[in-house]
Amino acid sequence: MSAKARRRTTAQLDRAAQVCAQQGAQLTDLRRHVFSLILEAGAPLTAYQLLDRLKLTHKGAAPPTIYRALDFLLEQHLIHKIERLNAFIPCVEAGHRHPAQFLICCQCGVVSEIENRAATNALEHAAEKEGFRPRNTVVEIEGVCAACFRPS
Amino acid sequence: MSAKARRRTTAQLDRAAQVCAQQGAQLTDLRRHVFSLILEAGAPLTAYQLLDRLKLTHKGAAPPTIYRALDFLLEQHLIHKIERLNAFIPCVEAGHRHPAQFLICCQCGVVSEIENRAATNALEHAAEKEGFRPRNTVVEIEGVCAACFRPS
DNA sequence: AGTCGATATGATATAATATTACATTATGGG
DNA sequence: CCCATAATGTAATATTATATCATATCGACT
Repeated sequence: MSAKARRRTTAQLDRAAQVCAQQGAQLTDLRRHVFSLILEAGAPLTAYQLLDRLKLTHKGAAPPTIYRALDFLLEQHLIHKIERLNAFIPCVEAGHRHPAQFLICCQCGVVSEIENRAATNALEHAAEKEGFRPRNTVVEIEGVCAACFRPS
Repeated sequence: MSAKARRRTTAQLDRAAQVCAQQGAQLTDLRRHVFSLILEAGAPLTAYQLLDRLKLTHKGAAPPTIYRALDFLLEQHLIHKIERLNAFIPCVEAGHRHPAQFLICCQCGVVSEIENRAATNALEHAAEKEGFRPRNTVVEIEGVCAACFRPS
């Protein structure tokens, strides 16, 4: 990990701590550590992959350790769960709820988050047309990303 | 189950058998049975719920029994998997691939399938804008359905 | 400082979901 | 009939997630 990347991660962690504090929640060392693992991964990690990494420095970590941290981070809108992969990625716009869509590249495994207004509206209207009140919408588009499709 | 509903189910099973035959696949008794369980459920069923029901008449059924049947039915586009629920529902338009969106009512548990052209297009364009080639798109909207929101 | 309540973590067990691997049985084409 | 293929049987195990109860940490209040 480059020095630059580490500075970025630190900045994100600090920002996350602020966001939590505003909600009356605290980003403890443990939660901060789990969040940093997710930030540094560059690709989605499953709960047990995170657990393995956490164990390296945090002897005695067990499944509830990681699932509790993940629940917290999800509640604080610091991470997202990708349902198709049972895996977790950082939220690009940390700390507040926002509609998002995920692009999952089946070649390189990278998942990118987008926030497309037109798509969000279209889904909203589609639900409304059925008299349905949406609370939480999952959009996960599997395919091939630009980098993999036209390799440089 | 009413006689009317049973006739409907039978018709769907027969139609499914045709669809499979056209693909050079066969809807065996086992697969047909699993499909009928899904058709008759009225709500999404998980693999193990299906397994329990299958065991009633099919002694010796095991996890692979059900997962194989589910894989087959998914391939034939006879059912959908709802990722959020790890559960399965019949496809409303059996037998061919089509973009769909699912409305999951968190009050009554019913999942309904819609096929909204505008939403499909909007997602397509959102992906395209990123240079992303979509292969398979999951849209699952959780919320409250019309019936639950305004109970009659 | 002491203690109470709330929050967070530790530790063990187990539930729920899904797959691997290999054996056996049907089925249709030659 | 014989073979190849597809389908199913069977046992074991991997992966994902939760329940439960004990212990520790921390701030508010006295």
